[in-house]
Amino acid sequence: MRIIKQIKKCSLFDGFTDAEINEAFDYLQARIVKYSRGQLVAKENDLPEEICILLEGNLVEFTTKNSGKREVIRSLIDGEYFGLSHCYNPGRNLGYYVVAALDSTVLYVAADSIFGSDIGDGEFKSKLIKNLLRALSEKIEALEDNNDYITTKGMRNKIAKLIYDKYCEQNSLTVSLGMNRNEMAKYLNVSRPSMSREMGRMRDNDDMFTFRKEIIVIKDLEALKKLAESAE
Amino acid sequence: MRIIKQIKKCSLFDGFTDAEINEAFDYLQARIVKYSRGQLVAKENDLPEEICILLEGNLVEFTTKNSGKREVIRSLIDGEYFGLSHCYNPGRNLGYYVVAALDSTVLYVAADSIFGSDIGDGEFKSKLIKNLLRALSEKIEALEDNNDYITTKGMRNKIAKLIYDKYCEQNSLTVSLGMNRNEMAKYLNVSRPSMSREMGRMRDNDDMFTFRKEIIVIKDLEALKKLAESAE
DNA sequence: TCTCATTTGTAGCTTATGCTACGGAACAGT
DNA sequence: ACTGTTCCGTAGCATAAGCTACAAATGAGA
Repeated sequence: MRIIKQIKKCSLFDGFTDAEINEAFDYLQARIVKYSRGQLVAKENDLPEEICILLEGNLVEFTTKNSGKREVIRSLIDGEYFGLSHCYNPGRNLGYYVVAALDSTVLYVAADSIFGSDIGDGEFKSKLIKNLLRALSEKIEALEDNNDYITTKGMRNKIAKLIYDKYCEQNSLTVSLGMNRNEMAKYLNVSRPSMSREMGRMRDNDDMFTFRKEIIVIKDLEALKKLAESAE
Repeated sequence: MRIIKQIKKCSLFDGFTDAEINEAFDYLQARIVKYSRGQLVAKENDLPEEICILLEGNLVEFTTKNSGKREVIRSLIDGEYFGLSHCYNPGRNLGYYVVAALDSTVLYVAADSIFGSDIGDGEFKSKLIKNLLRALSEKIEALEDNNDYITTKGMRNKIAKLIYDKYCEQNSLTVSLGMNRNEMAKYLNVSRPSMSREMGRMRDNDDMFTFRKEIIVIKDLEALKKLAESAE
C-alpha cells in the first residue's frame, strides 16, 4: 500500500513495522485529507488537536506582518509535520498560517488518541510515545541551539561559531553550510550585507577560510575555534 | 507522608492522587538523593537518563565561560526539575553544570521506566505521559516566545512588546514585570544601561508609562500596542 | 547562447546600542 | 543608625552593524 510507505517517512513512526502502522491507523483516529494548490490548511488562531503530517506535496508556514506582507517561516517536505507542540499545550494557538504550495496529501492524527484506554497495548503505543517525546525534545534542542547563535555578540563570533560547529558535525575542513546567505543571515539574526562584509574580512584580512556559495574551506581552524568558544 | 506533599509541587505529577504517587514511585524506579550545599549534582557532559526533580533546597544551573567565570542560567525552586528534554533525546549531553546552592533533596525518576510493559496500566501512566508531553510543549512555547523578543529589532520595540504582552497577560494598566532590570536585559538580549536609557526616554519624552522597580504604570496603551505590533 | 531571475558581494552613510564608569537609592543585617 | 551590598539610572564615547542601492556573478530555461 502506497500510503504506508509515505507514512514511514515521518519520524514520528520511526521503528514501526507495516503491521504496526496498520494497527495504529485506526486507534489514532487517523484520517487523510487532500488539499489543492493554494488552499488554506490551517490558520493563526486554530487550536490544533490533531498532528498534521504531510505525506505528499508541499506546505508552507507563514505569518502576516502587520504591514500585510507575508513572512515565510518554514517549508515542509514529505514526512514533516506541524502542530505537535500545540496539541499538547492546550489553549495555545498555532500562531501562523499554513497553505498548500502544491497539491498535497495530509495525514491527521488525533493527539489525544494515545491516551485512550481503548487503544490496546500494542508495541506501537510505547514506540509512538517515545517518538513523540523525542520529537519534542529535539525541537527544544534546535531552539536552544538557535538561541545560542542569536544571543552571541558580534558578527565575527557568530560566523565563526556557525562554521566551527558545522566543522564538528561534518568532520572536514571543507564544510557545507546547508543554507544560502539569506537563510544564514536570518538564522544568525543579522543583516545579510553586514554578514557578507565580515565574511569577506575574515577571508581577505585574516585568511581564516575561503568560500564559494554554501561551501566553506577552512584555512585556520584554531582561529575559528577560539572565536567560537569566546562567544559563549 | 512529607515526601508526597513535596512531589505534588512538581508539575509532572499534576492531577495525581496520593495513592497514584505511591503506586508510581516503584514503577518509575524513583530514588531520593540528598546533596549538601556546594555539592555537584550534574555536569556538562552528563547524558541524563533520569529526570532530576528538586523536592527541597535550591539548585543552580550554570555554564563556565572559557574565560573561566560562571554564568548562571537558572535557579531551581521546589518542584522544578532539569534534564527532561535530554532524557528523551539520546546522545545530547546536559550542556551545563548543576550544583546545590543549599542543602537539597532531589527525586530521580528513570525516564525510560514509563515504557516498560511491567509498568502496569494504572491511570497514573497516561496522566504522567500527558504531563511529560505538556511540559516539553510548554518549554517549546517559552523558547519561541523568548526568540520573538530576541529577534525583534530595536530597543523601543522590545521594551514595548514586553510591557504590552504583560498587560495582555495581567489585564491591568499596572503591570508587574516579574523580573529585575538585569534579568529583563538578558531576556531581551540587550545591555542594561541602553535599556534603562530607552525606558527613560519612553517615560520622559513620550509619556508612555511610569515605573518604579518592577512595576510599570501604562499611560499610553495605544502607543505601546502599535510599537509591539510593528515589531513582529 | 541569450535572457531573465536569483543570489551574492561592495560601498558609503548613519545611528542605535554597547561599554565603562560613576553616583544615588533601596534594602538587609548587625 | 551604620555599613555593606545590590540594584538602578545617567553620561559620554566609540564603533559595530543596519540600511539602501548598485554591480557582479551564477544558474536556469528557452
